[in-house]
Amino acid sequence: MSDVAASAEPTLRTPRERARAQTIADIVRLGREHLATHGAAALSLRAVARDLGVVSSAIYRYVANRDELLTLLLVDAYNELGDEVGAAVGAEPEQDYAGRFRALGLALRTWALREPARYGLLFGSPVPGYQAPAGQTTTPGTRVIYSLVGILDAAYRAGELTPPPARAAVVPSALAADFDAIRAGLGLAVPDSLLANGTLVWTSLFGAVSFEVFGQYGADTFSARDELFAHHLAVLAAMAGFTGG
Amino acid sequence: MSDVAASAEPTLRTPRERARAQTIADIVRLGREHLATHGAAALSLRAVARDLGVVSSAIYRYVANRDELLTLLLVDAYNELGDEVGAAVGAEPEQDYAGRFRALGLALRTWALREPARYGLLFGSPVPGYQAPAGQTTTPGTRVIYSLVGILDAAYRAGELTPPPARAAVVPSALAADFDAIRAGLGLAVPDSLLANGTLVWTSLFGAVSFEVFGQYGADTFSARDELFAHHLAVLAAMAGFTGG
DNA sequence: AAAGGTCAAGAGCGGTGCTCTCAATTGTTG
DNA sequence: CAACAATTGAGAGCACCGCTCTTGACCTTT
Repeated sequence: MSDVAASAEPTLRTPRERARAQTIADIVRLGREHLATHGAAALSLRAVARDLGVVSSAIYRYVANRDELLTLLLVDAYNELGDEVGAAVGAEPEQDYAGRFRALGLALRTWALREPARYGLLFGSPVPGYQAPAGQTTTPGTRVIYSLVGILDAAYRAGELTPPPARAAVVPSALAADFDAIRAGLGLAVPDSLLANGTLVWTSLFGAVSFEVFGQYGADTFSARDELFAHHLAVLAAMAGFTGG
Repeated sequence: MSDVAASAEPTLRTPRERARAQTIADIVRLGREHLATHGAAALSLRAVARDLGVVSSAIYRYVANRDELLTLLLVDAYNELGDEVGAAVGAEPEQDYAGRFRALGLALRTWALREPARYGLLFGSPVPGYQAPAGQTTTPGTRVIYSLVGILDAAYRAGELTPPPARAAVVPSALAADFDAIRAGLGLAVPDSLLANGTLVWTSLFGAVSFEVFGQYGADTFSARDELFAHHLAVLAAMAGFTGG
């Protein structure tokens, strides 16, 4: 283990430590560029070393291997996405829950379309042979879903989330146990039926975005993609149970 | 261009042509195995050649390059998925539209969980530097969505598809133009609001499946995944407008 | 100034996609 | 049936990849 995500960044003292941190930052920046232009599977340490102006073996002084660079880029991307989604959600009035949900969805889509390769790294097919180290990636990787869950819970507590009709609210007991654990773990008040719908809203959001980013719609099928996504967001907001908006 | 998806397979005459077709079939089979175990990005022509018991350069007698093998595997996977979905849909009574929709969703999920790497090739992040040749992939690649559209249209014509409430049915004119083109191109009767919801159902289906296949749910978050997906299918059926079932 | 830590460079291993040449095999045809 | 020609497999080779190891130079600290 090297100093990935150094614990609380203790204000690097020696010039050597500062130079080293700067070099690692440069490597991440170059890696991000390669990722954007050539995709995750084509990410090459040798190419990054070339761009850094250094012989290929020297890169291993700063990054243990390709997987560790991938992890750095994963955390980097999760955090940028989390920052942008957080800022977009925070820009909406605290009580406008539907508005916050809409902002979350739009920010996610905007980031994904701007950074398709990085979005693919986070939410596309897993990189073969690479297993993300949970210790470093779960915290940044859960920021968006925690934000969504926070909006849902706040809306429910404010009485602005109406459960779906009874016939669609049946949650089998095995699934209810999962929701119990989630509620307990995150301190939520949202009932099963709304949690179940919220889960579908979550996955559907990423399904809609992935279709666009990964080019699953044909090239000519939809020209009004902004409107299409806005419509989807509205339907998903209704599915989540938002009343106003 | 080599003879990928030979036009209507004119019953290969000469023994040479038959031997050649057999070798290509073996290559696809071996490629499928490598894909399943190591993923698309790690697919290696040299490794396939080794398994075929032949020196690496000989593989180029049958497959122009790595991309062409990828295309063969893409078509192969699309067709297997299309076959299984088609069989599952066909096993339901023709008038049980909701049942057919459910069968489609379950067949899709079953295939995806059984063949995660091939699912990732079709619906995950695009392979960097590879562009699927539309001429060979669009027909097999549209079988599932055509099946879904067919179910929706038949249900609508039978009066068993109820449009969403008016407030959720607003479709902006730019988007309506896209739906007009789709309706004309496929000879559909389904109105805008149902087509819009159907599009979301389509992407949501793949969103839910992708989350499972790509491990986006945490390892411990959901233990009752069958029930979760069944619930999602029920909610999506309601969103699509199915009345019975 | 000496000692220790840190660094870039280079050679090297086995892997990859792909090209080219050459010899052998094989099917077809006179 | 034999000669021809198309097809095929083997091998060498190029440039790239991840990664390891050794060497010599540099810089910081004592």
